[in-house]
Amino acid sequence: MANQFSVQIAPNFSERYPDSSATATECAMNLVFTADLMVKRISELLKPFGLSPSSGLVLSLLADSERPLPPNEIADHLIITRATVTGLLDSLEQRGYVQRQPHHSDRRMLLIELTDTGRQVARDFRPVVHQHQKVWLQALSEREQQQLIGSLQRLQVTLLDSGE
Amino acid sequence: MANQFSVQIAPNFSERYPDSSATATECAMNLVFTADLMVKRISELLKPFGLSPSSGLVLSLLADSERPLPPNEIADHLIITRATVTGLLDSLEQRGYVQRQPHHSDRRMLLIELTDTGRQVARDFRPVVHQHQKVWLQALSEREQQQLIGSLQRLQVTLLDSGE
DNA sequence: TCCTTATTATAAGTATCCTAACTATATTTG
DNA sequence: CAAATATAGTTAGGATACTTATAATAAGGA
Repeated sequence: MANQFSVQIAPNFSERYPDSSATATECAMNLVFTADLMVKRISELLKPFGLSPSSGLVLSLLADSERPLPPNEIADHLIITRATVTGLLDSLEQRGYVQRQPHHSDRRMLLIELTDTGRQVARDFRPVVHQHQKVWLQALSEREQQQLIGSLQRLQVTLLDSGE
Repeated sequence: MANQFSVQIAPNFSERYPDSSATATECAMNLVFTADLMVKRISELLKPFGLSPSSGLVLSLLADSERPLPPNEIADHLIITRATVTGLLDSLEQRGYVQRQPHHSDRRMLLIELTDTGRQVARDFRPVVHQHQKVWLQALSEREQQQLIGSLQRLQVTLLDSGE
């Protein structure tokens, strides 16, 4: 509680980094800082369900999908590596929330299915998270929220392009 | 590369979660997704310097500060626990980038100082990161960047308040 | 057909970050 | 002044996620 806002740009930023933009850096830092804060809050909401943010995303993704998904697709959606997905699935399968099924045609692949238990867990925790998201975002008008989505999606394109 | 945007809201979202807001959830997911992407890019930029994003933030914070900082304050600024700061400082001290000094009056506390080497490392990597931030944020107009900062800071206040 | 290359999932090792418990020192309270 | 409480930093153990390497399967070309 030292400062009002934890993101501070040094006063002489522009002189020290001539090829940079104080506004851009302020955007970037606020973006990361705010998202970090939100993930921490979501993490607290999921704790009573024994879920991490990533585990929650996996369950949500499977619950929203019409069909079972291969680990590959889960990794793509969450922008994590396949190795990380393996670990998450190990944890979820151990608790009986998901099942690994062999793929019909490609024997290299698996298909991940929600169990009934897993589906029920998703039905339990998702309303909690989504209601809180609504409350948090009430700090912004509907118009601001739309602008925020637009700005973020344009940033995403840039960041995806700049990664190889 | 399955979708244009990895953030997808299910079509029947509003019916399934009546007390929620599809727009709010879309904001929240895009926020987390974009920040995650940016942290990954920054992480790639810092890798040649042997630094993690958090280590980079610690060095930046110390470099911007006029005075040595206690670990406690570092934890507050980065919103991480003191235990995590201990680990980061262990790693940075081992490489000779920072030094732990005893506090003058309060023997429970330490003061963390950048070494000359640490200060030089900060002078090396910070221009790289800040230049890239400038390029990324060129996807947004100056006005959009200002609005983004404003929206994010209002969100931060809400999120900080909602955390106890 | 056989060989090369690509793709899938997993395993092993490393780093980060958390919570909870612990030690030492300060502060407050009776 | 003594005891209880609070605070600073560390330690230990666990979860997550990365990189690199490996085994199995699939796909394509000579």
